[in-house]
Amino acid sequence: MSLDDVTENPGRPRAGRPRSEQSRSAVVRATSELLHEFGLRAMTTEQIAARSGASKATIYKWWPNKYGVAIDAFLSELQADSPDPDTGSARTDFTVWLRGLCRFYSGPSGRVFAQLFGEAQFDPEIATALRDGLVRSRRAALESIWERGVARGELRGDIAAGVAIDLIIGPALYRLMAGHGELDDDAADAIVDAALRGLSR
Amino acid sequence: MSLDDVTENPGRPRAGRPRSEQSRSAVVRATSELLHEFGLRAMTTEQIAARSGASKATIYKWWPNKYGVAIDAFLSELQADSPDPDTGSARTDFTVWLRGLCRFYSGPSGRVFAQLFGEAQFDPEIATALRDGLVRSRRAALESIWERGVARGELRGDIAAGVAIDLIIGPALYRLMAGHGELDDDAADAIVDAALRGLSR
Amino acid sequence: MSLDDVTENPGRPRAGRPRSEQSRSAVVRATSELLHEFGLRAMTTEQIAARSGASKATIYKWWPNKYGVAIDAFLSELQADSPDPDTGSARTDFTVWLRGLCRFYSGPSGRVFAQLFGEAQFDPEIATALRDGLVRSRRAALESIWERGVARGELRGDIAAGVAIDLIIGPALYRLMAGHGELDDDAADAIVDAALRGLSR
Amino acid sequence: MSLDDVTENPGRPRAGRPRSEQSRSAVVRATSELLHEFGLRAMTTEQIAARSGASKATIYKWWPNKYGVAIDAFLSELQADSPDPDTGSARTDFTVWLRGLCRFYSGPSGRVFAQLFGEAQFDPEIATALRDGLVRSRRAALESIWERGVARGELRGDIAAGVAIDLIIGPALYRLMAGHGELDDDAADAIVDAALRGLSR
DNA sequence: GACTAAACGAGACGGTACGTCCGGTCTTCTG
DNA sequence: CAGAAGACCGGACGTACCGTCTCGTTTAGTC
Repeated sequence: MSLDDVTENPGRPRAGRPRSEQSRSAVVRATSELLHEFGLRAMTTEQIAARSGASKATIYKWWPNKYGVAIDAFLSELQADSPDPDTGSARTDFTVWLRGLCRFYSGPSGRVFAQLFGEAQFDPEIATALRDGLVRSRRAALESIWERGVARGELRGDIAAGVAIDLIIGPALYRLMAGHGELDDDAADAIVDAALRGLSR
Repeated sequence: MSLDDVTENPGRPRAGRPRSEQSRSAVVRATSELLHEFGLRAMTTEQIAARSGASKATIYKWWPNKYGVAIDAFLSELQADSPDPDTGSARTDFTVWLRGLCRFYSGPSGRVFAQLFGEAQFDPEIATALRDGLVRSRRAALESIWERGVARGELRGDIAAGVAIDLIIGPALYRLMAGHGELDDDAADAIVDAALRGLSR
Repeated sequence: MSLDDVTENPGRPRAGRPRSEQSRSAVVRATSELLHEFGLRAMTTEQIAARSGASKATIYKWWPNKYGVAIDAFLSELQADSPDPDTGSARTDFTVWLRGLCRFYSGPSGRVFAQLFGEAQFDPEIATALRDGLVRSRRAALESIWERGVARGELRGDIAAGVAIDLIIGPALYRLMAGHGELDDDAADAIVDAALRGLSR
Repeated sequence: MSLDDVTENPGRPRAGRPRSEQSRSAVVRATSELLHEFGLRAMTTEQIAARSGASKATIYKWWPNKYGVAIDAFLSELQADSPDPDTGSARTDFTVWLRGLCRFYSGPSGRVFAQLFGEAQFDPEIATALRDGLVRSRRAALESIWERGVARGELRGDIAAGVAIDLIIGPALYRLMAGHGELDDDAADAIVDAALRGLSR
């Protein structure tokens, strides 16, 4: 969202008062809180302004709307995201990784994530921002696991990486969005096991 | 939503003017159109009222809000839903069924479905209605395929049905919601193939 | 309002079920109560129907709207209205009569009367009904007092009766509507005294 | 209504965008027009918004409802109201003043005034606003006439000023509200004549 | 004793205005 | 000149009441 806007040539500081870093971070922090307290939709721009001490005009100057702020806020929560557990075994890697995802989904941030994903169905910009900021990096992590596994001969080389990744993430996301099943460690293990061994006898 | 309210003992007509079937169906039909024309969020209750000829008061009498109407309208479009393709081969059954789902997802109703699913992330009532009206019946269809396949010895009996079903539907839903991959027949085939054979060598 | 509609030739009873007297009186009684409890505007037709046991359709069949019912209800409260106190002295007659009016105005019915009068400013039918059912009879009573006084030589024959009556009623009504002064016996006495003696030295 | 809120210390301008005078006056002007075109009740808040160019939210921010706006609009029409005709004769003063009132009552503003007075029977806030903004100033004008007349020995000092004023205004208001008599110059003259000379022989 | 005609209770309906809320833009003054 | 304060327009929301309607039921007089 406003991420790329910040990249300026550092040699030539623009005239006038520079953007207040304090204001920016206060907005992001307030939005994080509000996201967890009220949810994405119930949270209003006015609330963000009131809690952060920034004015609405400032918010709209740097972000397109509250969803833009929410994405920034949400992504900034996931600092050390998507660790790549290189254990030497693809099955273990997948299991560790998917357990992490399930814990994330079923934790407090899971609700917020699901709402962002839900909102993305209405707003292409949110969809793009989410894909760029979250989906891509996660798929990249899984792709590393996949390729190492293929290289080691543990996994089938004749299956497209994209499909394999969908087979791991898809079931978990489905459970998150539809809410028809659990999202605990056992669920992660069961999904990885079924995906690796396959459904056929 | 208001589906079950209609079930009454037909022998004893309740006092007062009965609910107008014409009004009800006009509302549902108008909502269907508006859903495809404008989308779930942009569509307004006033538009439904104007196009259907019903009054806002009548709409709010029978549905909690426009989302309630939208669910009724959307489900009424899927009359002969979830056919169960019993071909004798589990692989073929899965393939035929998932191809149908992908066509549905990538067709005009797919957008509406995604938006309803998105909205469900904010409103538990929509989530429940969607689970009851759509998710359950689809999973039931897949469960039939699964059990027949297990009985015939084609599929593994030691995998939980729920996980197996998630492995088929999850990847497709993931692509619909995240928009990172295709949803054509080839995609369906690839998913079924990977899920059945498994990722492990 | 619907008063005159009832006068029919009693010899020929019309076909069909006759109007229910119980329903009529229940509506009028309920309306009386609601007028005092909630006031003319806050009272709704639906409340009248609910409390009286009659249906809205029945009410609208016999009265044009709730204001029509209210007028009937209000007038039916004033059974023995406008007594003509013929004491032999015009001053005493006026005083007794105006004291009665002031008590009426400051009593519970005064509020209802003022609201009917207020509503009449928006609806000519209410204005006509009020003039016919209330204003005229009161002015007639005062006219009797006036004419007896003139005949006895107590009052000026060279002042139009209408103006004289306005001079007695007007100040009291003004106080009721504007609410700037008392409406007790002393007020009535002061008005009559000033009107009879005149403001000039 | 919102009249007194405007009085602020002018030396210290409050923070934020100041209230738009253009918006305020456009609302008041539009309301004036609508009052005369449609009347107090038929006029809607939405019409005011549409004609003035202001939004409903802005109107509701500064006035409690359309009646509040109507009072402001109506009072702003009567800028140089209630002249005090000091002719040297109390009878002439009263006559001139009451003729003015009758012309006002029977003119286009009379209808509006009557409706506001009617509405005041239902809403204490309107009643208060009307008393403060209109009734009081008019009574004050008449009180000046009265006191000058008493001082000159033309009028009786033993009659309370309030009663005397009611005797002049009351009959005219009565005719306006009940609509049973004329409100022209002759009517004004007759009322003043009867009030001054008294009804008694 | 059926038949007819009107009145009735119940309650759904279209219409219209209400007052509220939020989004996104603007205009002022302050640091 | 960035930013806080906050007023502004636009427009959807859900509610309330009005007066009309459509049912099935009840209560008379008529045949």
